[in-house]
Amino acid sequence: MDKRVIAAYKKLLAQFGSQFWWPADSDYEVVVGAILTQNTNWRNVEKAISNLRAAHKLNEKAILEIGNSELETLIRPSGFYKQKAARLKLATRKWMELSRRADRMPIADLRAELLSVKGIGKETADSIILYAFHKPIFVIDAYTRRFCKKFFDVEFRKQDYDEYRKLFESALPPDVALFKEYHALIVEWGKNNGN
DNA sequence: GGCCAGGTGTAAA
DNA sequence: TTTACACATGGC
Repeated sequence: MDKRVIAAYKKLLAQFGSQFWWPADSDYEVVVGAILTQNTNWRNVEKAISNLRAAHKLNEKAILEIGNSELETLIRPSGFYKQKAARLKLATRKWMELSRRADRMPIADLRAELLSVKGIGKETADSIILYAFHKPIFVIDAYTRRFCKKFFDVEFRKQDYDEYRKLFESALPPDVALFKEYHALIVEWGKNNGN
């Protein structure tokens, strides 16, 4: 399996080229996107982020200070806007707290801290760890599960998230740039292919 | 017009 | 432990 995981990466890279993903101007913007994109098309997330930017609210301080109803209005296009407004504030507080000491924390501890926040599940936690904290953990999303089925004929239950994660992490060196690129390529494959 | 998107939390069996 | 359901908008 290890060789197949590596071979698949090379194939995607040859087909699509480097992706330079996640699309965000700052690490904190990754956190915002990670919350807003939950079960939501990225197109809609872009509208919400665009609204936040135009209102000069795309930073930690502004998000914590803004009123709930105003925040809900700004992120409305991303759906589940009431939930997401409340959870975005919770995630922001944890993000600020962890930012001070993340470099000295084991990844497992960082992950546990993120998972303790209501609204941050495994995929969201791992997206933040990889794309905002820049630490090597492999992100599993809907595209990745489809990709495993198609390329490796492997299919776990959705709740067995960590089985998918191990599949990739046991086959690859724990390299941040590699993990970012591989996941980005899988998403690109998914968007072009759909199956 | 219906289906579904880069999930998560909660309640009930 | 597993399953079912709520949460909501906008593009195709």
